[in-house]
Amino acid sequence: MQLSTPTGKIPLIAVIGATATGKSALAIRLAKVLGGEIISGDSMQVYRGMDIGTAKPTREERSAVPHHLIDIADITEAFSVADFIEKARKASIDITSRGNIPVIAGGTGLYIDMLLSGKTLADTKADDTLRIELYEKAEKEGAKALHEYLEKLDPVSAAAIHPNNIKRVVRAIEIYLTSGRTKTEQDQHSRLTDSIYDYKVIYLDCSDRKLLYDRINSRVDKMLEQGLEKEASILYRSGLRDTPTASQAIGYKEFFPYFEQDYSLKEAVDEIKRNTRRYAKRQKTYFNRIPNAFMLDIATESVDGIYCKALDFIRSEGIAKGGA
RNA sequence: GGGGGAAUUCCCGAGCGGCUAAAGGGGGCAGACUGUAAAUCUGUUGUCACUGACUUCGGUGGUCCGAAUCCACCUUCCCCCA
Repeated sequence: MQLSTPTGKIPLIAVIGATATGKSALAIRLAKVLGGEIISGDSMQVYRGMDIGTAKPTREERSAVPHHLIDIADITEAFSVADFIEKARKASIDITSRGNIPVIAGGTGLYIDMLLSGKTLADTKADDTLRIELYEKAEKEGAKALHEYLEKLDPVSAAAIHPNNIKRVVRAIEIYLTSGRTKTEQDQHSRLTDSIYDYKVIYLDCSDRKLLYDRINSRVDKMLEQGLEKEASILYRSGLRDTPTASQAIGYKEFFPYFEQDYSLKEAVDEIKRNTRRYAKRQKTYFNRIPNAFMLDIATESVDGIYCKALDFIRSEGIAKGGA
């Protein structure tokens, strides 16, 4: 049986929220009753071996409900939004063809935003050689000089990107130099495509910042008990430090100076907690812009209450197996 | 018991007579985000009736046109000699 919504689009549920808000658990519960399969919307859970630190769903959880986009890459591989969109799209089509509902669960705002909104990415991949050149230019002549260069090529992007944000300036220049089209033109073009999904978003928010931070802190402590240091150590020895994407993961990179005896274990742990807290704040900021999200507050609602409300919301919106 | 040093805004820490509501860092708060996104970057952080006014630099009292900065005493803390 082929599922579809009245609009003929692929039905999809997204459970979003900052780290440690319980979105994975909720997504699993919803998927179980609704007949869904989970697509991880997380930039770091794609990597094999990064289990404890990325709070990957357990084996039991994964056997209870099928999960996708987890453990699909080696830490040495680069992974980007483009990879995510392509794989998530494919997974969602597969899931639907099986008569199940795709449930996205994840905290990577950009990935989820790009997927849901249906923006297409032009064919301009990363050009490492060019990037190195541009970074060198920034190093030698300063970030402002690089920004001025972008200003000549694509004034609109230049105006939108802060000169200090070298990473973005480099990418904008790279787009123009490799494709002949400005980033501005490309962004406009990518907005033309309509989303292939009829999606409903459940946003797990936490109105009490202190509570969120407490949850984060204790979750990090729990990860430590589960052997995070050992996991990080193994990955470190297999070269995590020099990997293009995986090396950025919180919960691992903070151990590097400790392994190299530049600071204590306590400092490493404090860094992990701090980085996670800051990350959660950035996630909140990002999720705030996702339109039409059904917001549920973990500070004022019980886990079961949230589950019931989320379920009601989905049913009332007509996304459920057999509905259409 | 004697000698020396220090107390600064949420924290650490500069300042050492006017240019100082007070560098810098941390933390907090807010924001941006189209191929590195758990990344990268920005703004803000004494109070208010906020292009100006008011209250701050352990306490009290002085010196001075003017003090976080100088003096006296007090309180607390640190170090050295006993």
